[in-house]
Amino acid sequence: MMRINKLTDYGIVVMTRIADMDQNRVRTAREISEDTRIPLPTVTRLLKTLSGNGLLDSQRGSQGGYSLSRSSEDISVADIIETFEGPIALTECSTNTCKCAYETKCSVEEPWQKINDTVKNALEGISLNQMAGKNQNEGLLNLSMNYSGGM
Amino acid sequence: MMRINKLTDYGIVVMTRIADMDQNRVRTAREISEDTRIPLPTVTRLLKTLSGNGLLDSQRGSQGGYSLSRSSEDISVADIIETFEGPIALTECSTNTCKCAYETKCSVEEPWQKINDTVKNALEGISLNQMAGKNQNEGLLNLSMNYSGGM
DNA sequence: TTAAATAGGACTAATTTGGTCCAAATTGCC
DNA sequence: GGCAATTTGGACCAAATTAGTCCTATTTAA
Repeated sequence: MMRINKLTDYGIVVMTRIADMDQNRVRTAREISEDTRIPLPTVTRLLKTLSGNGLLDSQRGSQGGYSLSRSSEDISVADIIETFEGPIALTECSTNTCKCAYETKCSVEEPWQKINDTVKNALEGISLNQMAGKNQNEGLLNLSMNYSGGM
Repeated sequence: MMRINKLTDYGIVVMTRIADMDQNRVRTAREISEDTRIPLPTVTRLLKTLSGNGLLDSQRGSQGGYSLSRSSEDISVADIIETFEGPIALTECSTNTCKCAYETKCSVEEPWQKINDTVKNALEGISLNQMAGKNQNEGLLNLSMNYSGGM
């Protein structure tokens, strides 16, 4: 139903969890698994992906673990989604590498790009910081995500 | 990659095509299949779904076919998407029937709802009319989909 | 009555997604 | 130096979803 994948959703949960924790030490996959109750093998995989895409720093070996690579204010929901799903694109037409099979589709291309940009902007506007920490949750998302498209 | 289903995409193509055509007569599945080059069985199914959900009127029997149930200005992209995919929801948390398995997830619920509303608004703002007809394409989507979410 | 349509639903194949597991590399510590 | 705790990389399978096809019934105009 037009949703993001479960793993992506998990990925956001995991990132939120890490952002919530004491930033002065790294967290192991095991800890995060216990916290979130997501099975360890799955957490392991999530963390690998997140670190591979530069959203987390990793430290190997004993006493190793993961930590945010930058401030939670500088990580957007879009960053996380793109880590797991690639560029945000509702249809193939939204990418520049569109080779439409059906002529009609192409008349549809430009609108899709706009639609897509709107979605992307919305997601880029939400920082991890805003998702995390219940105390910070008042006034959260004062996005006033205005959509002034009356037409 | 966070995209809508192929059939939904096809559905939009088909609707756009019907909107483009002479509104004074109905169109058969066969015609539309030939126009769009989407295989007939698939087109058949698309049309059944669209008509079943009230976006198309159908007329059975010889000389029968499909036509828009209302003006193309009154049909939004969201209408079509929801016909094929149900309510627009990026995550399960976006629906009101969310029963989060992981505690953390719930702190994430409110942001998701906002994100989702934004996406939904964007899609509701695009009419079929705007997707169709290349001549109408200048100034198309003067949405100025402002996202004033600097935060 | 016949031909041309839609309506409804069952079914299969293909693709994607979710989840697990194993072996290798790295690091800290005794 | 060697051991234990971690991440890394990749292969792999199972489950779920999606795409696509087909068959039969119903309706309608000529």
